[in-house]
Amino acid sequence: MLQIQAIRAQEDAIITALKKRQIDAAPIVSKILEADQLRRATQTALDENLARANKLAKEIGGLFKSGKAAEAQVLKEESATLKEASKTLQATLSEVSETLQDLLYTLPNVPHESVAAGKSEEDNEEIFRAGDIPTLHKDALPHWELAKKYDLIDFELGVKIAGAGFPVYKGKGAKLQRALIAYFLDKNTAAGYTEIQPPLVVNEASGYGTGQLPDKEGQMYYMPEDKLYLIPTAEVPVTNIFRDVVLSESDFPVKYTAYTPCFRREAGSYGAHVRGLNRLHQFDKVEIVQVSHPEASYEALDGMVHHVKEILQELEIPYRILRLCGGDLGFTAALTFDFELFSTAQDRWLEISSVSNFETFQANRLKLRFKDAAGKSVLAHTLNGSALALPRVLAGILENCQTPEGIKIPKILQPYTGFDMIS
RNA sequence: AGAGAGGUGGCCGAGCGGUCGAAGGCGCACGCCUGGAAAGCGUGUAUACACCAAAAGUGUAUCGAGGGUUCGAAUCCCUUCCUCUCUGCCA
Repeated sequence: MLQIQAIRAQEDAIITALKKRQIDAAPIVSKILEADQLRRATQTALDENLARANKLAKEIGGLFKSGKAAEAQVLKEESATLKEASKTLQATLSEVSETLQDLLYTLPNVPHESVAAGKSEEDNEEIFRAGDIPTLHKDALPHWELAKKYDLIDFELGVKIAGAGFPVYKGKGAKLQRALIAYFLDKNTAAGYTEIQPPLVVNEASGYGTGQLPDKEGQMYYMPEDKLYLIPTAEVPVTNIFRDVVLSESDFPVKYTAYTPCFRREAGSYGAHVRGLNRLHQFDKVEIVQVSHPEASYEALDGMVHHVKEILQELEIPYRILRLCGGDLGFTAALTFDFELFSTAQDRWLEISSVSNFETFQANRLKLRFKDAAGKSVLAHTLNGSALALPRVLAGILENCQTPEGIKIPKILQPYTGFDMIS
């Protein structure tokens, strides 16, 4: 959520920047400013009213004490009138505040200056590429065929137990998953991230805190009995650790990492491009989260990008980095770098990590602040990224490392798997 | 799930209809004292919003949350959430 003060002060700059997302924010912004105007006027009127009522109450008390009941009675009547007026003003204030809040929720984050205007993923800018795309033998298979051939993942069994999109990992497939998780966590903690095991469900307040609610309501699994949402990413519980928190400057940088399963309903996405591990309802992910001083957040973002690069280099996977254009940028992000690995057998790029700076957009909803040197409360910046999402990394390894003899496990993972070959 | 107790400032804890944004203590900050420290003494110590060009200042709200009674609520009533103790159930 953008800060109302910022919208007041930089109306034009914000509208201009949001054009990069292919949206015309001008009508919403003017509605916001209108609501803001009304809200402030109403509050001023209400405050004056209440101040008068408070004063009266004190006078009435004094009169009663000194036995002047008749005079008190007169003031009581005025007090009753004030009360009626206050009620009306209070109702207006609540209503306009809610309207304002709802309007603010509809406005996405302002893209960073480096973000290019653009309509869709077509317009994303590739800024880095590394690793050699292997030449596979002629009978090379996509990962879903390999998973079947070596009995690593059973998609049908998952359908029987839960439904489509809930695969069952078996044997070396399960072990490889566990190896990846352990390896990622070890890498992240070695880089200074503190490991967290958060709840896999969150309440409504947490959903709002990171921006999944209200706009992505239908994409999360919900348990109405207990009013809990299954997390779509560890970002939600981990970032919400900092909801309503005031840090001190010495706490920066805050660096957390968490492995969690992630649950996404992903309603409406079917077809060949979601085959196998490409898109699931439940998948594993190791997330990194940072809370940063506003002046250091882009440095922190670079650090996260560098960190993910290092992991991919160690895994010896061909990948590229994209800077998302305005049209493809997530609602809450100011700047996002997507990592994609090349799936040789599918001949396409697969997104495996998304590293973003949210600046104060999440912090504003979360009320995540810190005390600056002058003792003032200032919103912090939040960042997060995947390091990494499992299924597509697994798919990439299976496909890119396949040989006629079997699948060669990347060296870095062998201590974790305990085997160097799946055959 | 049932019975009981309770949720007050950074923390502990008093207040149980007006003078309470809230005693007292701890902590913290600054000052005095000291060769230096401790102790002692003194001063200060919440957040949000509004008014104001801004600072100063003023006003309003906040004693888990929401509603009600009252001229006036931390204090009374209702609803709800959470915590603790006991009982039950359970990995």
